[in-house]
Amino acid sequence: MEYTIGKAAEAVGLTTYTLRYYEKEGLLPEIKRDKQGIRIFNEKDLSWIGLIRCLRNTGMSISDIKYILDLIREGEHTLPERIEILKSHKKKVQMQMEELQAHIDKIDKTLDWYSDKNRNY
Amino acid sequence: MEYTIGKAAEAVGLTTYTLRYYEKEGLLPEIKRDKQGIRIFNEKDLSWIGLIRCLRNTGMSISDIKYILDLIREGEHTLPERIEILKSHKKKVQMQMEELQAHIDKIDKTLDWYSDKNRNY
DNA sequence: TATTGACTTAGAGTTCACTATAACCCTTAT
DNA sequence: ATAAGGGTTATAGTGAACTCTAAGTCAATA
Repeated sequence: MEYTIGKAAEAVGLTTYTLRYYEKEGLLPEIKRDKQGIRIFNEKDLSWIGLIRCLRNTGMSISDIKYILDLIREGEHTLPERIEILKSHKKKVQMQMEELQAHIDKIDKTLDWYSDKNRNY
Repeated sequence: MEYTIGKAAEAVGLTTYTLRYYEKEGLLPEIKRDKQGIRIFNEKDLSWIGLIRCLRNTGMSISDIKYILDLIREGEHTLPERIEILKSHKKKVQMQMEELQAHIDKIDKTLDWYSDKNRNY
């Protein structure tokens, strides 16, 4: 399957603005163009963009994602570093989840407090 | 215990800039001042700021937090709405955690892929 | 044939949440 | 007495990540 930028944006849940911005920032690999210069995205591109979304949603910055793509472009010898980056990012996300749980506990406590008589805030 | 803005900032892990910014944005209740106009924070203020930090860290916007304080100022009859807001925020955080877990699964899959021979990105 | 609609570019504008500056005022220690 | 080190204000600047505009091209349809 091939996709123009509009179709690709729809498929991955981003806007065309964002996709062009990502390309400009170096987050995308070379995207094929037709004779009119129109971008043609393929499945592999979409799957990479899917990973970008995943990393962005878990708080990785644009420039860190760009760094991973730079490693990919450098070739196979960067594989261990890429794996390391993803593993450490995963650890970060897991810690983030633990903190969220702590925050939920705090919210629960505030709710308890509200149902008490001695509330203030 | 009483705290100047510097001590308060240190106690809650924010900067003095941020605390003044929060006050300006209406996120803080009336903070007591001494004769020189210097802010004097008390324990109750710090505990409220602690809740602000918790809500911010879980993605609640400044203006939504301001809204909660506005409700508090309106009095006890807004209690049910406040509880509702916190409960629904809690639900949002829990969903956020589920998504994070899904993202971790995706990262794991990418890692598996990397250890395969048929990798690309 | 003309207009619609999706694409192109470069570059400007927006939003959010701070973060910093300038110019000032008090209090305290040297 | 003077300078350091906190505080005050109003206002300007920053950085990240988009988001949009203007001016244009091209292909397909009424």
